[in-house]
Amino acid sequence: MASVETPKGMKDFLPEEQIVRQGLIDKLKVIFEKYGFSPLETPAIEMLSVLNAKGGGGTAIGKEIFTLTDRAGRELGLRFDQTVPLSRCFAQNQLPIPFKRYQIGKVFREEFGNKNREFIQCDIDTLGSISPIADAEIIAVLQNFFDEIGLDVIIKVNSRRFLDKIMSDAKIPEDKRMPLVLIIDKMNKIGETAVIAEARKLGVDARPVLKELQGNIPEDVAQVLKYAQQMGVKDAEFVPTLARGFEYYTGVVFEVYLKSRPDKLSIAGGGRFDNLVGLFCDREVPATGVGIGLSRIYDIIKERQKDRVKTVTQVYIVPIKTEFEAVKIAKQLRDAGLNVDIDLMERSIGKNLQYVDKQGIPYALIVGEEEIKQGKVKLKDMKAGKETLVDVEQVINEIK
RNA sequence: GCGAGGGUAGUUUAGUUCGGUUUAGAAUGGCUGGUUGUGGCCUGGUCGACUCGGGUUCAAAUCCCGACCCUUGCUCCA
Repeated sequence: MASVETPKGMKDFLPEEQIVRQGLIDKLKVIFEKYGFSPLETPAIEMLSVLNAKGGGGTAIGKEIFTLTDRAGRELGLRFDQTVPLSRCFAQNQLPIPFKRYQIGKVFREEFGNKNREFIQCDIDTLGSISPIADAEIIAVLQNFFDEIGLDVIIKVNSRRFLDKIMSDAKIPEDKRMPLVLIIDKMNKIGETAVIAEARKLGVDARPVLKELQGNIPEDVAQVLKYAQQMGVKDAEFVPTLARGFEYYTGVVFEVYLKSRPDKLSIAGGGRFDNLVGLFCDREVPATGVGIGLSRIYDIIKERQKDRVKTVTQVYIVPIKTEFEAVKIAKQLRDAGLNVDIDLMERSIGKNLQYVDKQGIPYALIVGEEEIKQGKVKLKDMKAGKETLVDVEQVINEIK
C-alpha cells in the first residue's frame, strides 16, 4: 500500500469542515461585492523575481518562499501573499483606476513554526486612489464581516509615515529603522521594558521614539478613522505601536485582533502600500488593502460550532423498487434548486434512513410503488419524525 | 531553526514504571447482518494500530541511538 501522508504544514478539510469554511467565504464575497470590489484570480505560481522584487516581501519573507524550477530552468515560487501578485498583475494590464478587486485563494509560506504552510487569504485592495475613504472602506468591510460572523474584534490603526517621521526626528539610522519598527510592533506582547532592551541589543535607544509615540494622533490616521466611523465602524482605534512586518507598507496600517485575545495572533492585517505597484511599472500607483486570514478565523469559530453538518444535501430520495421513477423526481427537485441525493447503494429502506440520519440530512423522500400509483411521494421530516403524503410540487415548497 | 514534551486502528485510548503473563485490550467509527415499507436504541459478524531505521537481548510496543512527524514556548505572520 502506498503511504498516506500530507506534506508538513498541509492538511485536508473534510466536508464537515469545508462546509463551514466555504460558508465564511460566501459571506465574505457578498460583503466584498457590496463595497464594490470585483473578483480577480492570479496564478498560484509566480516568477521568483516577481516575488523577490525589492521591498516586495521584505527580509523576513525572503526565506519563506517555496521555490521551484521548471524544466527550462526558470526560477519560480509559490505566492506568499496576494498583494505582490496583484501589483504585478495591475502593472501588466491597462486597468482603469480606481481598481478595486478581491481575491480569495491559497498562499504558501515555508515557515519555521511548521503549522500552516498553506492557508487561505481573502484580500481586498483598492489601487490608484490616495483618498482616506479608500482606507476607510477597507476597515468598514472588516467591521461588517466580523460583526456578521459574531466575532468581537478590535481593529488597530496606525501610520507608517508617522513612525518614519518619529524615527528620522530621533535620528535613528536608516538601516535600523525597519528592525526597530518590528521590535516596537511587539510592544503589547512583550511590554515596554523588553522593547527597550531589544532595541539596545540593536544598538538603538528606543526611549525617545517611544516617548514621541505618546503624542497626538497622526493626521492620516485621524482622517481614515473619521470616514470609517461615518461608515459605521465602531471597533477601530489608533494604536501607536502597531507597525506590521512587511516592508512595503507606506502609510496607514491596520490589524485585527480578537478582543478577548488582543495579544495573540492577528486575524487580518493590511495597509497602504503606495510604492509596491511602482516596482513593476513606471508610474506611481497608490494602493491600500487588507488580507483576511480565513484559516485562522476558521480555527477560532470551529470550536464554537456544535451540530456540525456533514453534507450539503437537503433531501435524500429512498426508492422502493421505483428507481426509474425516482431519478426523474430527483431531476424535478434539482431543477427547482434543491440539493438532492439518491440511493446509489441499493440499500434497504431501513439502512437508507440510517444513512440519512447519520449524515444529518433534514428530509428523506420515500418513493414507493404505492405512492407512485397515487402520483405522490412520502416526505419525511427526519427531525420531527413526521411523514406526509404529498406531490412533488409540495415537496419543493416545503423544503424551500 | 532552538528549548521542552510526545508518537499504539480513521478518532479517543489501556498496556511502557520493572522486557516474557496479549494471537497488543477497549470505546468510538467504517463495512455488513438481525430488519427489501421506515432512522436515532439494541444486537451479531467483520475491518483496522505499536511512526520508520538500526542496536541490546533467548525475547522489544516496552530499554538505547538516529531519522521523521505532532504538541507547546521562542520566532514569524494572515
